[in-house]
Amino acid sequence: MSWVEKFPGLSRLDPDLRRRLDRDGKVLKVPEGKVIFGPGSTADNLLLLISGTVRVQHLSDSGRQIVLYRINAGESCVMTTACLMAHDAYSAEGITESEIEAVAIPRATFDDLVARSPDFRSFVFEAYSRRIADLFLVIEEVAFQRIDIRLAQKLLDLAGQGDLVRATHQQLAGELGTAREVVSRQLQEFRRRDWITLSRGEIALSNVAAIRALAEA
Amino acid sequence: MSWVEKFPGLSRLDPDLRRRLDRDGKVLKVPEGKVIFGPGSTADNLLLLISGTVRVQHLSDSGRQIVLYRINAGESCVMTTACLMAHDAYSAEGITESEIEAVAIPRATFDDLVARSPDFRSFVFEAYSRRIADLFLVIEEVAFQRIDIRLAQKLLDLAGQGDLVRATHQQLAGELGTAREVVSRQLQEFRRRDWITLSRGEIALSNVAAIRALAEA
DNA sequence: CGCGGTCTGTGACCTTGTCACCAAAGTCTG
DNA sequence: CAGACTTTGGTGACAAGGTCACAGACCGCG
Repeated sequence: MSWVEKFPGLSRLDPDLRRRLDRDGKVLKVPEGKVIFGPGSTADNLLLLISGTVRVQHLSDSGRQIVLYRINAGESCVMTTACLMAHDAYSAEGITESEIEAVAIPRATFDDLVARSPDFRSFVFEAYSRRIADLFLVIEEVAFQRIDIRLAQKLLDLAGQGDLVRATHQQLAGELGTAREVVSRQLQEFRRRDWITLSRGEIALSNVAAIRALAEA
Repeated sequence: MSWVEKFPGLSRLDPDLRRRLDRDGKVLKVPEGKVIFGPGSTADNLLLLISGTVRVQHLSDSGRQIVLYRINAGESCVMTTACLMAHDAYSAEGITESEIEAVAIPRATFDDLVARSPDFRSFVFEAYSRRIADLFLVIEEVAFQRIDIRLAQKLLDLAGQGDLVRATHQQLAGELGTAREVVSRQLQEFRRRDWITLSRGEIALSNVAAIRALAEA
């Protein structure tokens, strides 16, 4: 089975074009914790993520950090391609959060497919619009949302189905674009209310309902 | 002379395609202060701005506001097209800051040109990348930059070549995504240092060098 | 002129970010 | 295992920024 099947947006492509993708795309594996693009590295390929996740974040001069969005399996990395194309001072970087499998599509193939396939065009433009919506959300949150609410949302997000979050306070601060001390203090406050229990490197959610109520306030 | 000449990115298009643009694109004028797209209005055309500027901003539930970017003459409005395509909860709006002249390109024509012209593709993707870079910048500023520095930058920006800014404190707050009181207080501080003089609805910059020094700190 | 709306100034208070420093928990090494 | 070092977390003091409440200044208009 070809990797093309893994991408819902590509499944309706013409068989001809799917073979083209299959032929020109190079599958590669990257271990966890690698910077796959960032300032200085000109991305010449479109990356499609088969498995794993990539965290896209921004580092400020002052050493603070904020997570902009994540690329999940089945998604693509269009932003970086386009962004590096025209603009130099682009200081976001993508880091693998687990081992990933990805396909690199050469620029020429990408361009050709955009020209020939309406479905591929939809795929690309939808990928863009999702990312842009993510960025709008980040702006809204950073500019207008209280930090306790954002932290509650992030804890629920990172806990997923379970009720355990494996992350240091520093990492949570990086997710939210704030300082470590702020996260520590908010977590203390949550603990004081018996919503969570804290231990080194992990946070157990003991009252998910209360956390959710705050997150949705 | 056709409006197509006004767009540097389109000037190298094949004569055939330029005629196509000329024929299908509808030129329209919109007066100042109109909402040309926003929540609820599905943009079915690609807008190209011949003259004037459009301010794209985001309104929060709490009534605060932030300016995301501006569309200037010769630029296009790709983001909104793509964004509305896939995502509903998109709460940015575009407002004309002066009377504008624009060309509306129907979706079908847009799609066809993307398919047929590499130059048009570059035009579109470059427009995207510029906007995305703008959004990255906004995030960086909102998350990590001090408000006095951002205000200094904005004053210089709005003053242009001259040394007079026509804007209320409320409008400046909207530009920066902060509260009116914060702007008022910072302006008082600038005045105390004899960098500016204040009067109702306008700010005269009397020490541009000092303001620039702060802006570049 | 008086009146209502808009714009600006300001104090009090709360939240968030910064700085400094310490303590506890892990890790490494001899 | 002891001791040194690193990472993580806790906390107080203070600065910066956001919220609330309210007052006074300015503007256009009848």
